[in-house]
Amino acid sequence: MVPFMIRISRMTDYATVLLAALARDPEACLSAPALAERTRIGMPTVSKVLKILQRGGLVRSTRGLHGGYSLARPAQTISAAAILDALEGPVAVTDCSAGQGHCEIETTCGVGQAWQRVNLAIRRSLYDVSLAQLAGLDTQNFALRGFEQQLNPAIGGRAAAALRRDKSADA
Amino acid sequence: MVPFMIRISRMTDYATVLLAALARDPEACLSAPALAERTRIGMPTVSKVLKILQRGGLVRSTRGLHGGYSLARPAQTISAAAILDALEGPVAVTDCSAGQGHCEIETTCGVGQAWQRVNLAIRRSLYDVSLAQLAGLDTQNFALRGFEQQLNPAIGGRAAAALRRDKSADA
DNA sequence: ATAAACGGGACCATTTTAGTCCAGATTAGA
DNA sequence: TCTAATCTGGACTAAAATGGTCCCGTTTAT
Ligand code: FES
Ligand code: FES
Repeated sequence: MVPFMIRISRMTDYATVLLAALARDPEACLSAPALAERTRIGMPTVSKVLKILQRGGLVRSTRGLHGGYSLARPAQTISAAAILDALEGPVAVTDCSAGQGHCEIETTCGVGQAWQRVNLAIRRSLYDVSLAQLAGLDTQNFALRGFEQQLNPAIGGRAAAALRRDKSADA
Repeated sequence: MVPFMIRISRMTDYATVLLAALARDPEACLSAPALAERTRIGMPTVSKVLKILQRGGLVRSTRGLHGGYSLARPAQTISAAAILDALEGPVAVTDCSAGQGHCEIETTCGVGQAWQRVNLAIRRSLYDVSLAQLAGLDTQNFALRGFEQQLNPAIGGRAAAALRRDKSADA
């Protein structure tokens, strides 16, 4: 049963597809237009996402004629967490929290602590998935074995769409 | 370092605060206005959230004069996942996925699988946190021990705000 | 020089989210 | 029976986030 969980933004999904494309072709230096064609994602958008990934240090860019992008490091060493961080940014950090303890309400508050625990757990699992796995290059992901596929991905759906588009869209 | 992760919606945060208030006072049947006062959250909003929680089966409601809300089951048996599900709803389920396999692109797709793994891990950790812990009643959450508080909660921040408001707002 | 790329933003349209409000149904108690 | 206090459902508006596009400047191989 149950549906989803984390709601990945579309941009992040695109990022995954783009990174996967790059991972599939290390050494190469692919330009934004080239990637746009391969992934069937709108060229301006591709450009935007790549810029973000560059700032995040996940891809290396070469400027000038014949410029382009390539992974900054091996796909095995790029974690899902890193991708999320680059795209989703240092969001949240709403109100209190902030790490330091300027919360005068310790009485009722164990809240932050508990959420932190969740947060940490999520984070850890995110570190355990590499781009290589996301790209389907590393086939060492039979972690799902044994768990009947009762649940829907929800996440990664858009990526799938882009990939699908890649195949069909030619007419 | 690093910032956040899951971006909890404000409504979900309110839900946590409200549920925590109810958990702190089982047996009681608190009305929406009463809860609004205790939590310092806007009354209409409180009402709205409670309605959602009711539909989600997390709280039981009594109508009519002297009506109100109370937890549907013990705080120890309500997981963070349940709260998220009730509020965030059966979202996502974008495009492909859907559980069944109508994805013709098995070539490049190991994507879904990897994301599912992440999704599953998150889900599991969410199941491991009870409302009792979130409310700070169950003090068995020293899971964070040993992890220097390098990271910010981000999650739960809003809840803290509401609680804080509770204390300060009187002027 | 020139053409093809990247880089940084501004910008707008659309969608999502928050929050308010109102009209109907329910029920304890006078 | 009548009333007042509640919950229930949904419509509605305002504000914010998101997705996408465009433009202009810089870089660099040829
Ligand atoms: S595209 Fe749907 S699971 Fe791979
Ligand atoms: S209110 Fe900030 S950690 Fe509790």
